[in-house]
Amino acid sequence: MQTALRTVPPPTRMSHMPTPFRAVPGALALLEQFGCTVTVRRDHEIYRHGEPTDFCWRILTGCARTVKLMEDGRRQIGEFLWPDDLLGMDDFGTHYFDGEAVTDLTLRRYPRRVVEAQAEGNAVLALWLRTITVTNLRFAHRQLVLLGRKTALEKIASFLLEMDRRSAQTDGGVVELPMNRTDIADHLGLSIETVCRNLAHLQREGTVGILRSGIDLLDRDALLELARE
Amino acid sequence: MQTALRTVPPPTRMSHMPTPFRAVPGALALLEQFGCTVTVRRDHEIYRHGEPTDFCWRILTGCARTVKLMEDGRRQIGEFLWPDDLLGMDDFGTHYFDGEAVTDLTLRRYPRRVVEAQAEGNAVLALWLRTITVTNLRFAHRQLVLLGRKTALEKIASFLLEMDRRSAQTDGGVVELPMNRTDIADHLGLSIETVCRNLAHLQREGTVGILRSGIDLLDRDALLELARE
DNA sequence: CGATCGATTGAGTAGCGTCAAATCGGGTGG
DNA sequence: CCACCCGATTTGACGCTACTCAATCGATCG
Repeated sequence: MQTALRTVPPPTRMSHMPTPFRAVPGALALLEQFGCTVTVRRDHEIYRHGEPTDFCWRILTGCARTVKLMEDGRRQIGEFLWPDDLLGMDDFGTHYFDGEAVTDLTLRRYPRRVVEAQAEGNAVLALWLRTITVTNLRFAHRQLVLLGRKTALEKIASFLLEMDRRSAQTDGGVVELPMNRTDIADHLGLSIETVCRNLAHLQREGTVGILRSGIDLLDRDALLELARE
Repeated sequence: MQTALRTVPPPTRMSHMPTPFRAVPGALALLEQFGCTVTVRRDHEIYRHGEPTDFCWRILTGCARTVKLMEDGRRQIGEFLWPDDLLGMDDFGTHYFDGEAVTDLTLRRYPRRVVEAQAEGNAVLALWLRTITVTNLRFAHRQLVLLGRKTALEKIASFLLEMDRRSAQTDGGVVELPMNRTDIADHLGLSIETVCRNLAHLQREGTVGILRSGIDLLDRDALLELARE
């Protein structure tokens, strides 16, 4: 299991700290005693849509996605999540999306009952929970504009810049993309071929370099221009 | 002004009550003393993106929209809002969308500072605010699937059912649509012509009737089938 | 080394957008 | 009351973006 986890992309931000006991937002500290650490293998589920919202998770290492699968197989990925992101607080009652592991994951799991109970007596935690939800909502709203009104090329440019911001590992300009092309396509409302073609186009233009390890953002200004935000 | 407001579509749910003093969610009752009633004319702004989030609004009568305008004129409507819906709580700091009046509006406006201050000392209000945000997030997530993966016809069917649910005035099966075709198109990521053509298609099929006052949902089962949800 | 899975490239097409014209409906002024 | 006007809607013709189907390439693994 440990060796499996080591094959995963970059151990990113948390790897240098003894797992759950690091700089947790102050408000979350009092939940720590109720948390337990779990692992989920690549492409396996964290939770399924329709399940009761009994837990939420904080990502320790790895990358996760939220997914909606239509009956005929069409798929929409709501968002990708990185270390320190909170998963499963987007709903009351039952989950709307599925939560899945893009890479092997280590998670810190907390019972929602405890989270909600603590929030009731702790205004800082309560505000922090709403802040997280508002942040997610802002992301969703930006994604609405992207899906509704941007061209394929604009979507790709926006996505690359977004991944650069979120996965924020500054080894030169190379963005590591733990998800595959299908995931990217299903996040941007495109086909996998259109994703490939537009990445190739950006490469021919000299805007990006396509590496095995990720995408090299050679010309961020050009990408910003294309992203139209 | 009053006569202007009377020309607006359906006075919907609130019209039979003396405006702000009606069944306000208990948690909001203690904010009522800080609220003031404002009106906004059709197509005018309530707030602009980038403005500080100094206020939020509860809709008393009329219909509002949240809008993102791209530099070249492309437009995405995030959501439509009806009486009792809360507007302007989606962000901290500055607004992302514009808020605009679809019809002439009466609003109850509250200072955010007061709302936040009250929430800090009142767990019920705090939870209620988060519940509203979570509800908005769920709507946004459904819209992501619609924009990313549904066909034009599926989008139209989904939209009609959604409007039926939200504007919930049960005069037979007729959904009143206060927004114009352009607004619908910009909400669904379509062109106005595609909206028209698909509505016409549904009419030819006998699924809906297109009336001056709105859309008659003749065959809800067919719409549900088409909406794929 | 062959098998397999993801990524890429090519060819052809369909759905939806754009441009343009016609129609409808409501409001206005004579 | 009626003719006209103007904006919103609808319909038609055509084009383009992005999808589908299919083949190839590349990398990893047994």
